[in-house]
Amino acid sequence: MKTIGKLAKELNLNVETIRFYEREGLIEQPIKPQIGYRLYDDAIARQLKFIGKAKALGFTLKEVAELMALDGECEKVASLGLQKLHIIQNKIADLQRLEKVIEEMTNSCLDNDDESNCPIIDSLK
Amino acid sequence: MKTIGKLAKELNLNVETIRFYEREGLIEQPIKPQIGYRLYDDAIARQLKFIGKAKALGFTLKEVAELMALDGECEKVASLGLQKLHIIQNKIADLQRLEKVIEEMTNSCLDNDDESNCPIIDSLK
DNA sequence: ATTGACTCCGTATCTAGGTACAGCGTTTAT
DNA sequence: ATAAACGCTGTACCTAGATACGGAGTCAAT
Repeated sequence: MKTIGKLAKELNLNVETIRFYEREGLIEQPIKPQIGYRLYDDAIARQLKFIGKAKALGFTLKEVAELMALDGECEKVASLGLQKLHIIQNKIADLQRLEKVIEEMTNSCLDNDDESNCPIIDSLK
Repeated sequence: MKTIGKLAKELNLNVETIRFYEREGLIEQPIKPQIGYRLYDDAIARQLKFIGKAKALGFTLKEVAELMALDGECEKVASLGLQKLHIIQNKIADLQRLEKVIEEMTNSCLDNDDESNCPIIDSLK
């Protein structure tokens, strides 16, 4: 059983972040036996690691909460995964379009001899 | 010369947004001759369109301000363009890594017969 | 016993890019 | 002439995901 400070250090989280997740309902408030200090067991540590990994995959905190609630319902989890996959794929497509435009603009800018007439600025005008 | 409401309608912007851009220094406050109403000419309308296009390319408002200040300095504009290009390319690469992970996880989830044991949840644990 | 480190709660602050509203004055249409 | 629609300023609010802080209580080490 660890106090919140120890747990935060161990997981490389801010104490306030742990309390924030608790307020947001992502983790339960642990028992507070002596004089009201939170005391954490490994189960909560695992939950916090879960949150970190899911966040790294691009899930919002709201979605992480949904995922945790869906433990044992594989189909629904997969459906959330597919949703997220589509969002990511759309984002990639958007960014690739953008990449092309900016690449072309920048190239025509670098080819440009007429200092005072910038193709990028012109194309935005 | 248009009032702010007319201009906003024409450009499909919120009145408050125009005033916000003014506060942020992206556009000048236009002359307010009679009784203090802003009156806009086409120059400001063009600036607002410029802002919209640059925003669509992923530039932040701060960067848009820089771009506008750099009119006539093509090299520096190109350098901002290249910076933005790198950021976009990195974002694409990140998202593609993510795409792969989520794709694999979701697939193994869809292949899964054991309803109560979800590969996605397990891999996050 | 005292001091520094830790915890508690509740609230405020931050970034980005706006959006909304209150309370007032003006303009326009009927 | 009157009411709706518009304009002004200044300030508050919104999302997301934290982070910080004030003021009070508690624990551990010297």
